[in-house]
Amino acid sequence: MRTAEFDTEFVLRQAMHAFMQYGYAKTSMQKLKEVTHLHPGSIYAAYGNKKGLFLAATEQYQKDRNQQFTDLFNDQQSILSTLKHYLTVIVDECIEGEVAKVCLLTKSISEVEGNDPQICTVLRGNLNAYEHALAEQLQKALDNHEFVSSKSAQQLARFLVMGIYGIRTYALTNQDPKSLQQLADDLFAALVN
Amino acid sequence: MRTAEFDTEFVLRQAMHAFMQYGYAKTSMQKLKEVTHLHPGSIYAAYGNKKGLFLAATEQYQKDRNQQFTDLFNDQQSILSTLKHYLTVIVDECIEGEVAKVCLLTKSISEVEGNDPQICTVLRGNLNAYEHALAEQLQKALDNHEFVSSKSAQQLARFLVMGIYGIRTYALTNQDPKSLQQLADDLFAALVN
DNA sequence: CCTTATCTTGAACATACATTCAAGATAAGG
DNA sequence: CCTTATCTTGAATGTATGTTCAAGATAAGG
Repeated sequence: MRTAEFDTEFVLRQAMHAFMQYGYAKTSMQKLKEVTHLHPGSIYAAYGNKKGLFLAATEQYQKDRNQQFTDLFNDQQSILSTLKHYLTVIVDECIEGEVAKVCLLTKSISEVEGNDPQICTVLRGNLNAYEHALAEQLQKALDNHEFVSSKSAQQLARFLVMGIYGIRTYALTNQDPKSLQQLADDLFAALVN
Repeated sequence: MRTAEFDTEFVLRQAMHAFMQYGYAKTSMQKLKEVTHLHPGSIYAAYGNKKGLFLAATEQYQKDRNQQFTDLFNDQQSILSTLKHYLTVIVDECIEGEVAKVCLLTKSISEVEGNDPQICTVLRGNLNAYEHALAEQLQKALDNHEFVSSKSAQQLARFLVMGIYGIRTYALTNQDPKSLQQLADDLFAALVN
């Protein structure tokens, strides 16, 4: 006869950022306790354990990314120009903040691959959905004759996500904005040629 | 008046593989003790601590990769055909074994970014050297008129490593050999066009 | 306003971890 | 062959971790 007091979205986004910064293993319950302003009992009551909280945070991340994606691609611009803009958004994400902002999904799957097949499966599903969403946009662009390609939308999407993963990883080795933007431009050019 | 008994290369390669599979944080000293067949005292005497062992393993990894790289590119083939072959070697690495084989350097830098600046700096240096080695080969290929490009060898190399990082990450989401090989082919085509 | 179900609190717990160290073993030098 | 420096051994240590739980607090229902 009492309702939970904490704001779920706040808690999950705070946890999300901690996991993004420190990784799954190195984000201690201590840290999660601090950033969520929750006591262990509340976390364990709501999410079962650290893994449960992580998976919930992952879900929130996916929701937020979907929202960003939909907002961008539902405007009135052409799909290709939106895609070009989307790539600059990603480049900006890579260099904003004192610590490079990475993708929670790729960072985590890289970390837990070989440790936790269950988490891996969830993350793989999320990333496949992301690739599929990009394939849909590319198919629409092809249908609209925005560009022509000898490749299928699926193949183009695969190449695109590869490039995005690559840019994000490259940003860990080189934070120069010009180099990153050039990569984004080269990737876009390779896609539509 | 007594020499160390263990084989340094064996120890470092064993440690290297453990770090590649489990990541830096989740590779316990217990595990390292087992795979190296060394007792804690010996490890700490030789490498100081876990981080020291990791950095030594990283160095060994870099050495082995350099050897592989030199062996491939010092044959009598054209640089471009060697590069194409090199990409298939990478694709094969991504799918060999029960657990996907990833690059120790990129996996680790992704994990420790935001945790350990010192390790990050070392890894960044190694990855920059890798990019530089590829740029050298591409410059040679340009000098030999193996292909022409509007881009500099440096820019091409940057695009290439981005693609390689991307393929390796993509392999974590999709282990289908055909998809990976197609990505490698598309990447090569984008490079020389 | 009292009851009760449920949430909150934070101390306590067991475990796993990285690291240390003193005793025992062994190869090189004389 | 003895000495000594150095390596090996593995138990021990302290700390940090994920998790539990019982007591206290509080909102909803009657």
